[in-house]
Amino acid sequence: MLVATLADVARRAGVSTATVSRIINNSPKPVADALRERVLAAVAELDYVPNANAQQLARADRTAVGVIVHDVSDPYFAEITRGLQRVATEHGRLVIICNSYRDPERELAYVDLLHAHRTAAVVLTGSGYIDPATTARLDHKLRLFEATGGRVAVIGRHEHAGDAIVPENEHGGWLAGDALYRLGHTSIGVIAGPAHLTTTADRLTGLHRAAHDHGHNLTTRHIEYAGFDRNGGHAAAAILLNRNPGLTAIAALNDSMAVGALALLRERGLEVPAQISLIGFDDMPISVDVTPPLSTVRLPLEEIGARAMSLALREDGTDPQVEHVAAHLVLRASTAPPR
Amino acid sequence: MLVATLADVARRAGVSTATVSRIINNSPKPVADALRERVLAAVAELDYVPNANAQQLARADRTAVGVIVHDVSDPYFAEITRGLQRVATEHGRLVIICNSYRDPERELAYVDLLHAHRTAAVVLTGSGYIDPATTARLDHKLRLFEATGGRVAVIGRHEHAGDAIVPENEHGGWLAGDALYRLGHTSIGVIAGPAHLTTTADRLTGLHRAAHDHGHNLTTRHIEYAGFDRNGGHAAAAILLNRNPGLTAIAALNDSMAVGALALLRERGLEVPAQISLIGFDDMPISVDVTPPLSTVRLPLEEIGARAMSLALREDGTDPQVEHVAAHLVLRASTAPPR
DNA sequence: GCCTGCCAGGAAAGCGCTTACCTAAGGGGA
DNA sequence: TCCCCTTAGGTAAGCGCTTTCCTGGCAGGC
Repeated sequence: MLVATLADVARRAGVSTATVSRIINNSPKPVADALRERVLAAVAELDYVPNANAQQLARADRTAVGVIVHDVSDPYFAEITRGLQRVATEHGRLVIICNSYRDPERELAYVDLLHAHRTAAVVLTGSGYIDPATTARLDHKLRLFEATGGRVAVIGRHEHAGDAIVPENEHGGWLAGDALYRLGHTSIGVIAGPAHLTTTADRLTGLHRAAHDHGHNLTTRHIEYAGFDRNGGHAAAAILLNRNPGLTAIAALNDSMAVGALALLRERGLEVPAQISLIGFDDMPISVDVTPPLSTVRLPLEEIGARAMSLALREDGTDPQVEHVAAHLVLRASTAPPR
Repeated sequence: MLVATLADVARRAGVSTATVSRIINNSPKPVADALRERVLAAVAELDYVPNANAQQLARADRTAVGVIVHDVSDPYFAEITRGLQRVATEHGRLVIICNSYRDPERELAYVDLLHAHRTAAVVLTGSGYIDPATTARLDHKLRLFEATGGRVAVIGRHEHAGDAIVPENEHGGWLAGDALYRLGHTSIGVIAGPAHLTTTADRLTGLHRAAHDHGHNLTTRHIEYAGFDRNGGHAAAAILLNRNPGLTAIAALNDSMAVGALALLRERGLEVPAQISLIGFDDMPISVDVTPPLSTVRLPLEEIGARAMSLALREDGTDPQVEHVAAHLVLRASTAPPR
């Protein structure tokens, strides 16, 4: 039960703790080879593992990086997280992943927690909340964290602390809408994400703009809000279909929901895209494996994660940076002109 | 840049650090309300956030839990991780997720790192390595960690430290094989995972046993090893098909590979299951969304994660426990008798 | 009115490290 | 030969907390 400490190692090797510390951290200070070996032997014999908390405290340096995501098991975040991790690992950083499960309070609590642990940076991924009070509190906490020497990077959010990676959600929404209108669709249903998320709002804005550009109008009866997952898409598609008999196309604000919608369409015996077109968003891996493969708006998720981490980890003290990431239309087989 | 410390708060409130500490941790020791308010006000004014490293050091308690997975962005681990996280959160624990990317050295390094951070527990998920040297080193490190008061839980591995959740991989393999033979298939190709992983070996053993039980034999020409992902399955299916013209069924050792195989089969114009049957493993979410929906062997991934975390977090000092998790056959539309 | 007992609050000793500073010994130059 | 400089290694002062133990003041009992 008892853990070997630096002092134990020093005692065993017959040297001072300073020497042991220097050897372990191979500090530039030269140490006689004989001593070094004695110490290393003692370390091995005692199975000594330094106490990282004590090290952090004494050194006052920041090593780990905290990442707050809505839910790692969601493929969207899984992709981003992979990019995040890759770059962090390249920099030799440990990543602490925290799932907020889209709960603003939990998100706030995690920021405090990462702050308390004096992580080098916190990366906040995924949609923010439209509620201004929450945003303000979060902003405040982030600034505080920065003020104490931590770095902040946000992905696809409207908070204005630290670096930011901003995917072109609005333009992406426009791309999806434009593609559909261009094909000749006029009655389009939209499966939106949760109404209180900025990502939902941004993508929807793009869709509205596309409608307007084509001389159409997206009314509330053509929009259904749902959870950003398969089940949400499934349920919303059913509602949309019941409410709008003439629907010839559905735009889902992410691919998971599109997959859910696709399942419902199949259940209803509707041919995609012959009878109804479907377009997703994000270009998640699954979109090529469903039948038909999904047309979608591609966001380079892994790259977004990687860039965010690069920003968060850069050493130069330059000002906060904002990088935009372009969305691209990916046409596959789920869209076609209405018949 | 300067962080407020306990001492700053104490000074500002005109009390000792002891009092502040007691108030902040609301220790049982009673404190006059007036003082408490003064201190809380000072905390708010200074935006004080306790230094978690110092707290850990002083308290010598263990709070966070470390989780080592192969890759969180892999749906298999994403599911498990979700269960892990859920339970950890219920216990108010912070989870540190580490991706080993199937590199034994990295895995070893992470165990050290979590040990160094004095996490309350480390949970090791996913297949272990067949190489005995690696296993022994890992075993040693885990035991060491336990000896210093940490808990260990492993999921689906053969290391023998701490608690263990063992999914019935072998029986699952048998179920898949048995189902196929029972349908009348005799020439079955197997898409296996990486050869050095125990999970691959275990599932394969079950398949061999099923073959044997039905009076057949699985030869090396019917087995192709690949990466546990979609691309691996795609490539392996091609090889298998070329090598065995008479193949009437393919068993993939996980669903991701099965999805890859399905894509290849479609490319080759082979109807599933009319011309060739396909069965997966794990029952990942995607398996219901491909066409045809995949027959597979279900492992309750989220539950496995949850149970592992429960074991790792239990307070009673009981002996290490081993819990087995049953695999179940899920027949969907990708399997049928050979024609 | 004095002594005892209780209680709120403070002083200080760590927790396990790192590191600035100091010491002692050895080597080289004059 | 003597002195000074270099250098390997040690001493000890923190890092920011927690917690044990102690103190001083007050109320109550005799």
